Amino acid sequence: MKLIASARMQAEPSSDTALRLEDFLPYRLSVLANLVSGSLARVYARRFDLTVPEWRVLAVLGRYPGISAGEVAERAAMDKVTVSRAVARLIARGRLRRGTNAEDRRRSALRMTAEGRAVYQRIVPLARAYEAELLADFSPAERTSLDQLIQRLTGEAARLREPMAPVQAADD
Amino acid sequence: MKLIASARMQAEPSSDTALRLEDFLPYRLSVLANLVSGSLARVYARRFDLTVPEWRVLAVLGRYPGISAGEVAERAAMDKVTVSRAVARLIARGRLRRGTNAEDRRRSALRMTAEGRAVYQRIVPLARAYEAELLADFSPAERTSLDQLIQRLTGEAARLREPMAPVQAADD
DNA sequence: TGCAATTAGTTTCATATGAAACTAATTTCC
DNA sequence: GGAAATTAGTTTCATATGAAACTAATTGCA
Repeated sequence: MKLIASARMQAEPSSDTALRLEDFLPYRLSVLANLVSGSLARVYARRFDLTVPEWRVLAVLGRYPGISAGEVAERAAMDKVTVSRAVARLIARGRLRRGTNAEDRRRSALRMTAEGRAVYQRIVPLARAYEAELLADFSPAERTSLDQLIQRLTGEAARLREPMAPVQAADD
Repeated sequence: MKLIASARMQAEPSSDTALRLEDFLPYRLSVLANLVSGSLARVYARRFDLTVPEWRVLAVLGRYPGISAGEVAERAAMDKVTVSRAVARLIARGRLRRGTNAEDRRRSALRMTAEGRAVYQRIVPLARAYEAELLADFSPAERTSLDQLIQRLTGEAARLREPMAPVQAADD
């Protein structure tokens, strides 16, 4: 049955065309990020009954108390729906308070309650410790290198996400 | 109102305790991976009506034709439920054929149909091109460095996922 | 042989996600 | 001032996810 194997034969993909998933950067990044997020979440999810979006909201508010839900979404690279729900849950558990922005009453002004801060202040050291363990074997030079590579890749990926800006004019 | 700010005051987290999310490795990896996955998926999702899990199943089968669903899950680091559904959808669209493993009739033997191979062979170059664009500005040395850093981080994260093997006994 | 334990894969169920529609407040512009 | 357009945030809805229960086949072992 095996005739002369021609390139035209639409056979099983041969090793020269087959893509090695385990070497493919998007796949590797995805696996790595999931592993890291998952193992970090283990540290706080059960102990504090906190989801990843909730932790991110707290993390942003720890640095920028009083900002609005929209600003949280922007700073945490989260969807506004996800933020809305995480905030609702955090408020329900007494970890956040929702004020109103005095200048623009559509906007919320989110702040942690004392209870929220207590949770936050217990998680931050755990998060730092996790990161430290992850990087324990990396030299300062390697950390700098990692830092720069991630930053550049993120910039590239952001550029590639937008379908190439039109060369002429015609904004749509 | 500002009394002597003591460390005991449970005030807004100050800059020394506050965690900078934008510098926090797990967060940065997650943002990067989502950006990359998202922008790559744009390339094939609409054009071929293919989800990320489906693409991964095809990618694995491109290299290992005839393996079972479980082996696909393992090689693609996917959940078996996700694989099961992706396979079902691929079969429904005529892109995959499900045979039975002769030695163990519980196992499937998955292969692309001619149509599946056609899709696969159109996506692979697009995927490679995307990766090439992402890495366009990186020197060979930088690529090697990136490669090794990802590999080491993945190894570390995998180790940290398992809660430290107990030293004594007394499991809880 | 034949029954218990294991394994491959699917289905169910409870929850997570995000696009689109919606509500409420604000700004623009006449 | 006030109607139209804009913006912040929520709700709805359709889909995605994965743990646990389930089904079907196989293997182990008496």
